[in-house]
Amino acid sequence: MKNLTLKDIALELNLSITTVSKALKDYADVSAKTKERVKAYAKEVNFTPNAYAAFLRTQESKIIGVVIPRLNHFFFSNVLQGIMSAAEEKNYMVIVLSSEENYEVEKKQVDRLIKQNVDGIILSIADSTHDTKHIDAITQQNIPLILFDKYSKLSKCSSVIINDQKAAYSAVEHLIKRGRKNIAHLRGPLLPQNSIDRFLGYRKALEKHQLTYKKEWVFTCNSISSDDGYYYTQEILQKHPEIDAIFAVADMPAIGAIKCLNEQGIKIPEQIAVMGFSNWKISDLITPTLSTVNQPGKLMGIKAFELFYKEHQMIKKGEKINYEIIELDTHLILRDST
Amino acid sequence: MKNLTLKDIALELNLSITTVSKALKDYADVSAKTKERVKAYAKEVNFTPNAYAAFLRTQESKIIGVVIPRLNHFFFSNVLQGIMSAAEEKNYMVIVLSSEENYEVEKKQVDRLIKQNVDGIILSIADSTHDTKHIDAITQQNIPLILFDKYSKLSKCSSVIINDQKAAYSAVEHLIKRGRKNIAHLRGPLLPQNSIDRFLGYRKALEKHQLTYKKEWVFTCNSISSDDGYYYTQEILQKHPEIDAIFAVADMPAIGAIKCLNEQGIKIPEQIAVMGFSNWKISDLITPTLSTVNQPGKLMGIKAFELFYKEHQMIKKGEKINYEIIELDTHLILRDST
DNA sequence: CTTAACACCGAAATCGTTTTCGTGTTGAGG
DNA sequence: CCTCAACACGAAAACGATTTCGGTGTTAAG
Repeated sequence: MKNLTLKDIALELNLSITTVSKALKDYADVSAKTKERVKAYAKEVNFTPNAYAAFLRTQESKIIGVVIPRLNHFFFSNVLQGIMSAAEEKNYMVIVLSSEENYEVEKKQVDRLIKQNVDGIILSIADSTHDTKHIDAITQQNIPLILFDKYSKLSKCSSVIINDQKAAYSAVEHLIKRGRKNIAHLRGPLLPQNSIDRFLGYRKALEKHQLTYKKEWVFTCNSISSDDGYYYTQEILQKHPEIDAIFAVADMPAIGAIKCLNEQGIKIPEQIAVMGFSNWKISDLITPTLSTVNQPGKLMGIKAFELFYKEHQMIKKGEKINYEIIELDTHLILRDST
Repeated sequence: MKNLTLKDIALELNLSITTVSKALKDYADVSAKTKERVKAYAKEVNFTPNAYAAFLRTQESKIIGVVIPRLNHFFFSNVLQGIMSAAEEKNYMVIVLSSEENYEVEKKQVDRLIKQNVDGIILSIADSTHDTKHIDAITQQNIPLILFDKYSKLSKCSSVIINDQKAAYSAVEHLIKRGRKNIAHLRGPLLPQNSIDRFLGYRKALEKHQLTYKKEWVFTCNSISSDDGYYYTQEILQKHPEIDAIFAVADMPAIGAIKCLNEQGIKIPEQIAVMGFSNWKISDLITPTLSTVNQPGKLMGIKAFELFYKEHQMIKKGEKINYEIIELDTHLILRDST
């Protein structure tokens, strides 16, 4: 019942190990008849070459590593789905590790993956990551590295991203077109680029439509949680009664805002409109349903794997790889909250 | 910059490959001085033995496989977190595959994992799985198999579960103690054991409290989605106005029910109370917040890995393994919907 | 009839680690 | 001075697949 080896097949078919191996890989110096015989038998007994033995020669593990900030997060689950489905097509296995949004852990996980001899790494940088030495170490070892969602302007590697600034711009523009003039922004932490870009999109939209940008209408959600949204919405209601719309950096704070507004009996969107970002599953389930920006997580994962695969092939051929940045389209999803 | 080998270290320290290897593994026939020297140097250059070469000798891959029905599912994400954190402590890698709730896919993924020579498999059976040949094939190959959440009464292997019947019983009992007499049940599909058990818990609670069980108050949610819950709640409102509480097999249908009740202006819990199952993140975010049963996902994952690890050690020592079934405690989480 | 060309096949080295079985050195005991 | 443990180290054979380099047998050309 144990896994078969080339030796077993060779013995069974009265051939050498060499010939069996070559037959399965369609070498030219094996006759068509022999190939047929070997392949038929291999299929019959459901033979697959031992991946570990193969690695020793080829240095290909057929495994890629993925490091994400958190596991139980709808967006990352979607990306994972995309990566895994694309990987499966190319017969790749995926090892997923979580950095817990922690720089030190991220470093350690990257190191573990390299020690595991993965063929490539797909990574979404943690919020707390401030330098990129550990990331540059990957590409220096000639291991393809693909960043997604959050990316680093400093590192030379390929990425799959969305245009956060543009997406935020059109989200805020939509609020303005609905007649809102005093729009607050629940922004993300100061460090990661996409929280900065979404903020910039927000400000740009205001400026383009002759609305003055007010610093005191921007609140920083450091943990991007619903509690953050809940808390700052209370503050908005108390100190800034003129606010008629809230644009949040993500769906979670937006949901916190909605919860607060619901409890205070504020009508959404009549009195205050709410706009999220990411299109989590939950945004369609709350009352009122939440308008948001879709973030094509699954597609991101697929593209990320495809980028990896391409670079891996190029490295195998000894070609010089040129880094690509794929920017995926987003679009508004309009629901009851606006 | 490439990964070092024992040979590199042996050359550097003027030792043989053998001695270096033995020094790192604390063999008795290496002097303390040499051990020190080797270990210090290995640490300095951050050496880790090549996992693939090691496998060839030891037949240990230090990788376990996990097959779950879906990835973007809060409960399974939690379990994964538990598995991964426990695995990391023992220096194990985790390969996750999704069966998409499909029997054929589940069979294929199990096969892929076996071909990958994983040291063990942790699996949650798909709803559509009706036979267990592919599962029995795992244990027959002497690979530890741990089932969780859904398990099979047919297969001989260890499992980590909750007592669904007991948990459902106390959930329904709570509704009864709140004075509800006409309790509907949004049950899950007919096949998996936990949907059956939750239904049985529901019926038992009614019987114990002298409430008559009515078949027409039970609705089958085949996809366990919020749409299911929404749809059947409409039916309840139309055809069964006497209903004063709804117990759902999971949080998603319960949330669909709440959405429907909110839209119809029905007061929760005054007119109809709603009880979910699983304690998804979302259940605390909707209005009103949802009472539910917590399902200790992360702990389940930790226990599952520990079971695997124990069995793996026993198999290595050639001991006969005795299958264990670990039943984890649940408790009610009472919120506004009841 | 010889020899070159070709089609098929196999021996053996290799990847890096583990582990069995030796070998050489030392020192204590007789 | 000899014997024999005890000690410290190494040589070499696995593990299973890949691939280079030859070797054999057959055919066709000279």
